[in-house]
Amino acid sequence: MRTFSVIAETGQFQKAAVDLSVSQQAVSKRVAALERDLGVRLFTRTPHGAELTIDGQAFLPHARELLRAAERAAASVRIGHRPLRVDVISSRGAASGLLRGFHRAHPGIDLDVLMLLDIGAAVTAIRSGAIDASFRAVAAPGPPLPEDVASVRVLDEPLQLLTGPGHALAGAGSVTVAELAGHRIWMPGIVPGSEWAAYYDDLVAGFGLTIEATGPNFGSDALLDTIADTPALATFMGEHTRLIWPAGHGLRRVPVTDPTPVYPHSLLWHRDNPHPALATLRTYLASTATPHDAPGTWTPNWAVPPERAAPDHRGSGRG
Amino acid sequence: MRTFSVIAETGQFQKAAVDLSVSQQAVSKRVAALERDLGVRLFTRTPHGAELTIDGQAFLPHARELLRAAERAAASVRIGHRPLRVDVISSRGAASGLLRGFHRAHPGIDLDVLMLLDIGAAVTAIRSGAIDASFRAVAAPGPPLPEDVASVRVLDEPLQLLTGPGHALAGAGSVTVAELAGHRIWMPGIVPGSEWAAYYDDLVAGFGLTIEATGPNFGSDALLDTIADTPALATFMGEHTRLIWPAGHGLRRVPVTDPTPVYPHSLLWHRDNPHPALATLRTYLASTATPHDAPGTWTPNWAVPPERAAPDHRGSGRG
DNA sequence: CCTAGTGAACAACCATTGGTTGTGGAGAAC
DNA sequence: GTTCTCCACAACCAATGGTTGTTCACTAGG
Repeated sequence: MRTFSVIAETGQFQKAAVDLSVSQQAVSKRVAALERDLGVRLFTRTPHGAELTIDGQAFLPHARELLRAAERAAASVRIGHRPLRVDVISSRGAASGLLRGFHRAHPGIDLDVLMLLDIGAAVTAIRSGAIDASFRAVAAPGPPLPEDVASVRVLDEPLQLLTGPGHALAGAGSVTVAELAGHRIWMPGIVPGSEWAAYYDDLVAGFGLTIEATGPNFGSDALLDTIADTPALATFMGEHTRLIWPAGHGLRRVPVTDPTPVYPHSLLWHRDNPHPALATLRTYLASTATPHDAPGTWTPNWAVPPERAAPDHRGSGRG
Repeated sequence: MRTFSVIAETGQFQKAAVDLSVSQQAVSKRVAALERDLGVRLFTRTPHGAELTIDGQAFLPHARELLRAAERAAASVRIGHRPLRVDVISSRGAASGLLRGFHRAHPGIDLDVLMLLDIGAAVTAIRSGAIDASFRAVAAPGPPLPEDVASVRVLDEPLQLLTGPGHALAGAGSVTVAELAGHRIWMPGIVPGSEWAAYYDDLVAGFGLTIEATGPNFGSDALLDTIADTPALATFMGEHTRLIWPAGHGLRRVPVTDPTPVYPHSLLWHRDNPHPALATLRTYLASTATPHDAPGTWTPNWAVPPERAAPDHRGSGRG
């Protein structure tokens, strides 16, 4: 693959051979083997060198992608400066936005972003060293964090109501939580038992709302389509959630007030984790911190207070 | 890589060896070699089999991605049923939306989507067989299409004005083209000489608009940020263009009327191309066809009339 | 038309890789 | 303790992938 790619760049077997520090004959044999395996001709041999065939042109981007994937794979376990492994709830959520900002501020730091099931899985992964950090709401529904895992609130994200154009509240500049009682709020795809589910359980219990988590989760696109087309349905969405926005849906984001439910994103990490990029990430997040528990906002009572980096007692088991 | 992946699935060297039809010792040697190359331990050997180490867990998704990339690479040149190679203007444009719909309707058909420079490159690629089809506006700025390339209008996409919340026209339910004169419209990233650029040149000339294509193109995100923050700036955007929509920007899409500029997307292909999926794509697009040249709309005068599949004369060279 | 030069392919050869079989060792189950 | 399971190591061998030497096809120049 690398040989193929280099030939495509240089246009000659010869030059590719010197680039790769092998003989021209070796390059020729490699290409012949690749063409035999694929069953197609990749280059047309000319007196001036080699040109890509049609199939070669189609194959080239795939070959490059393969090489990049191999590079990433090797980098993921490279000792010394392996990428920082960070868990987020969703690829479009606020945590991803924070990571994007961090990446812009520190382009040299490689990130390995993954999505675990819930905070329990995240804590286990942090303690085992499988991941370096996680963006989660602590500490429901499980026990308090173990002592060797630290956490800090990094972002309080107000929730908004997402409605279609035909919804009764679509025209409102904002709505109060009380006004939401009786409206159908639909949130498919919530993982039962996750801290995310616990958050909405508390919200429902505290304000008498109706949240339907039923039905299969066909992904963000299908959710938005349904919300847009169904006047009786709305959904909650973090203020920083990035949507793929096709025009014509007429989707509206309506701020919620009195109080404003905010989702408490915390960064979790292992106290003994020596990864240098972890310290950089914590410093960065401290610089982007938002006010916590601002007046007029609501968070579950299990949310870790902002000023405490970790609880001072061990948990005794899952509740 | 495949061996590593299979072991991770089965949890045992033995079973992986059976799956791969090699001896257990061969599997052991492969893993040892991979671990030696990477410099890390990937499995902890237990009496019951093998478990992934922390590094192994991090490496696994990359390994799977590498295998998928290899599969796609091989498929891209597979004779018999290689993927249909289709060129689009942008990964977020209307053509991509059409292809997504096609993929939903025919999940079994593999697509290879790529983005060429302009219609000239697309036509060359079609004639050489490098690609099977292209979504473009024909036939500016070059010559008419050669006889062996066919085309059909598949979508007339109305343009909308995209503004920030502070823009003078942000609150308007719609604007007329005449009202746009004097407003600064910013479209960075237009490739000079492309049919896309020719379209806007004609639009500017026809209605006395001011379109600035200056400045570096830092991508869609940066464009949206600037539009949102700059009351004096707006941009054109196809009605079907999908944006990544971060809340809080307050971006508005304002329909343009009197006339509505529509972008004429055509499908281009080679008359002699025998790829079966090409016929399927054409049939699908015919079923999703939109009305052409509807009253009150505007297209450049060089746009190929909807009813003609291809011009009846050859071009004489680039103008 | 002949000659010289360039670039890829073929042939012969050889070190290394990657497979095989046979065997050994460590932990769990009985 | 015995036995079973599962992985690692050793010895061996075919095949891969590299090398050098040479040939072939085409172009350019006189």
